[in-house]
Amino acid sequence: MSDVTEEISSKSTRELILDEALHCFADRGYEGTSLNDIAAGVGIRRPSLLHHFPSKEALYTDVFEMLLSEWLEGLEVAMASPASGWDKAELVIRAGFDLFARTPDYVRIMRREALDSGVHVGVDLSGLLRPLFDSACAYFTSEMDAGHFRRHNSQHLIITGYGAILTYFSDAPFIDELLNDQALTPQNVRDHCDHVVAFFRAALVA
Amino acid sequence: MSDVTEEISSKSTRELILDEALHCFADRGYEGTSLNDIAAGVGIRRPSLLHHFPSKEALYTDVFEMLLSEWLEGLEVAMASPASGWDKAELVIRAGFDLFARTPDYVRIMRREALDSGVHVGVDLSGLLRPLFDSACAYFTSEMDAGHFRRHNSQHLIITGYGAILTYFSDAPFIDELLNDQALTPQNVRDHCDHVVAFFRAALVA
DNA sequence: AACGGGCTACCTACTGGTAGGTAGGGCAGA
DNA sequence: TCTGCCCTACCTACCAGTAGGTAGCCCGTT
Repeated sequence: MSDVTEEISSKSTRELILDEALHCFADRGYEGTSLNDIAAGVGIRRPSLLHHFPSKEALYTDVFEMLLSEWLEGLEVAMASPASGWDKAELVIRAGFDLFARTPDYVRIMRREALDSGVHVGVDLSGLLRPLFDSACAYFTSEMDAGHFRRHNSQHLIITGYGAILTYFSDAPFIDELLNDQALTPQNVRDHCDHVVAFFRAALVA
Repeated sequence: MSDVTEEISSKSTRELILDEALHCFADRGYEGTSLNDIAAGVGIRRPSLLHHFPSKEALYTDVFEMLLSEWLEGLEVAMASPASGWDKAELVIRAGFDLFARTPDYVRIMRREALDSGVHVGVDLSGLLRPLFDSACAYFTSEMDAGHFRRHNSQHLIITGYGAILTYFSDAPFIDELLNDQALTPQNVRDHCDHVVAFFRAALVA
């Protein structure tokens, strides 16, 4: 309703604030970001920003909920696929890469949240992700029982995969310097995705 | 000399400050930690802390240099081993786990530094780690050429391993909640280490 | 043995600056 | 005229860092 006029000229101020906040929080963390930084990025003053969000914490929570809904949707779609065996695992890995490559700022916020044990966000993070984690565990375990995958501990396996995939995006600036190249070019992301897929396939499929 | 009397009663104030700073920076990050927090943890006032270190940044740099010297020493020793083939890879992985399990606070500081692209530390981080990275790459490549390891891209392989191992420690509080268990008990660390070793072995050794 | 300078380690009290948040006014569009 | 958006001006709380002073120890001199 009120957005109609603003959507004609691209995005509403509220959306611009959310976008800028996402980028700042990912870049410098919660404490490292000031509301002045965000407001300046949008081109307004801090009190004007606080007209749209009641507090810094509320703004952060809204950003984090965008992240969660995007991720949960993306991963649930991939995990609901009717594929089976290795095909399904590969599908989920590639879906994860697509998701993270599309929104690398989300990955860095999630990493910061994991480091800070979720003190900034009023959401039960692990409570939301546990169902996904548990169903992924059940999938791998059943495929191992059926002899389709080499036997590993499913929980540790998923944690290993989580770390291997997320790190490439969260630590991209650091990896840039190790590789002497931009880690997040489309080509390099595709290469690393192919590598992870081949590596996990080699480890899992006898 | 002047320390003699203090060393009788355990550690010098300077060391107590470094220990507390390490813990605070790991727990809440550079911006999230105030000098008051650290001083209070030691049981002195902020100006007294600043008697031992000229600034917050200098204190952080000292903490980070403790980290670097510990890691570089530990990893160089493992990588200089005369073992070869899979034995050497396993040895380095287990050395990494030992190192990180002994100093989980270091892992979290390193992760934060990777996320912030090293803005807090006046050290050329990647310049120091590049030689280790390159020599690890060269090792894997030569072993693949010799047919001892399945063929993978060595650079991507090491980044995958780095992510898989580090994440278990840096995201421990988050993993606690996924597993409904303490990730960093000696037994769980050993289990995860065994898993990673077995997983990489399955992927690499034909 | 007694004195006194100089040192370390710590304190309280303060500075300039910046953080998040609020109050209230101007003003354009419905 | 009313509502929504943005502004300036202000608040309190906290930050890193400084100024200045005190207690106690070491050590050379007398």
